[in-house]
Amino acid sequence: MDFDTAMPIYLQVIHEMKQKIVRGTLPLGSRLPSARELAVSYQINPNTANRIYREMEAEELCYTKRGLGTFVTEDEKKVAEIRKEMAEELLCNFLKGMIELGFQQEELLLMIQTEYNKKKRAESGIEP
Amino acid sequence: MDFDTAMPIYLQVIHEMKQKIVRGTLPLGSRLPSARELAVSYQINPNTANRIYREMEAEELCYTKRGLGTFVTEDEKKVAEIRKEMAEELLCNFLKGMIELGFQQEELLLMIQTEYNKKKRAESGIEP
Amino acid sequence: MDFDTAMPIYLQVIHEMKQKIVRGTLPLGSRLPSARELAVSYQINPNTANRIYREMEAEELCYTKRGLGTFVTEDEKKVAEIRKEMAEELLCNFLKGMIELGFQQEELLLMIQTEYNKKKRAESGIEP
Amino acid sequence: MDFDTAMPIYLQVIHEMKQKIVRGTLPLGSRLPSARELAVSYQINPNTANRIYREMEAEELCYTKRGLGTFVTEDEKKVAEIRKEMAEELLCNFLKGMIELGFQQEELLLMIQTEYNKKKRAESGIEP
DNA sequence: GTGGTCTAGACCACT
DNA sequence: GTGGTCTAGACCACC
Repeated sequence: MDFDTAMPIYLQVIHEMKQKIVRGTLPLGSRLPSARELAVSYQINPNTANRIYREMEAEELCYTKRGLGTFVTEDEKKVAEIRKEMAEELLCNFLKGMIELGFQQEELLLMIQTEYNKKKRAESGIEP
Repeated sequence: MDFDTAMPIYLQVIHEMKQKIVRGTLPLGSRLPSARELAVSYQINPNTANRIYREMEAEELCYTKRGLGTFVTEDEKKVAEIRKEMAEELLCNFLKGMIELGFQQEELLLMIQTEYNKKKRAESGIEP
Repeated sequence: MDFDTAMPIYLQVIHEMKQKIVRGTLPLGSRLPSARELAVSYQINPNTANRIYREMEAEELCYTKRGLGTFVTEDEKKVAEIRKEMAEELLCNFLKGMIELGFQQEELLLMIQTEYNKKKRAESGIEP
Repeated sequence: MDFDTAMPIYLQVIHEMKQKIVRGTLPLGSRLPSARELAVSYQINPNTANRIYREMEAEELCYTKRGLGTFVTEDEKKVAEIRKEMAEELLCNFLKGMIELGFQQEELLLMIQTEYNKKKRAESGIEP
């Protein structure tokens, strides 16, 4: 993994794991890699790996069983809530910014459509 | 200004000024407050105020006439370009995030519409 | 058992067994479940179950007859002593904390009364 | 300061600072020592000092102004809430334990009175 | 000066 | 094996 230098590593990893949990790639209740394994796979320091799990625990995205490991939360609602939160933040941030720049609803809808299709085409272009 | 968020103060101020320029609240060629005045009005450190103008000059958003003050650029194209850049970044960031969360185009369009109208109604509700 | 709190599991179990002994739920001299049984009933690791008995033996709360099993101590005084110890620790901890928070004697007595009655009512409410 | 080995250092310091905030020794909005100063005064590592402030921030007990330092929250309600929480936890923990040990309300009240007076006498005995 | 992040390596307790 | 804590020391951005 190559990290964006603008954002701290631990936040980037958290973001990635959040997505995996939200999308179900990491199922509810499944065991996460141990902090040490995480450190190896992302090429980061064990302390940083620890921090990642500590922060995720604080958000109740996972919990840890002493001596056994760290596990994805089993609370489906919590996960749905996180997903909603993430979406709302994206949406709000987008709309707020665009309105401040003076864009109208129609323009926005149009932009979304063109850009969305472009992105999708790019995706499928890579592996058609 | 939020002194406690992740975004540094000088970037927050720059962002705000960019918007004002793009929207025409600060017209092309108009005189900007002096760094000292900026520091007072935003309650920030004079060094920080200086930095703001330094960075904006580097982006060619404004220029300084020695002894006269700092002025908004007169280059209309430059401003239009900045506006486009800001919009694209917002759009990209939004779409990237939403797609990662598994949203489809239709959902996005719908969300935009409802949220946009909500925001507009809120605005007009405050000052009808 | 809470696998995720700060208190280690083996201490949680010991605490629970201590209470049962002190209250007479586990009478003096009665046979305790084998470590294996303990492990099954509490869903814990056999090593942890072993440790529990080791520690309780060290505190002279129980003793082991080889081949027969582990038994609650028959020393009444010992049990009374443990009870006193536990009570004192609770009391000390409570008072120390409350005084540090600036509470006065009268407040404490009042709080105890209201909360005690609430707890009792709750108990009897469940199984009247 | 001498640390209790049973509890992690950072929690002990947090506990102490919480008390100071709750009791008003550290007034609302006042500047806390910088992480580096804290590290020196408690003879701990700067990282540990950092962690202390990070955790306190997460509890909204303090906030930090970038480049300026860390400050006690100005939210009086928050502080009152924390105080109540701390008191309730102490009370609950005490009552729960005592009831499990089979104590009655009268006994508890009596114990509180005697022990409270003992503690107070001890205090005033030191500096009469 | 301030806090924030990261690395490296150690020790401990728990399962 | 697991996570939790702590130390030591470094670098960076911000004010």
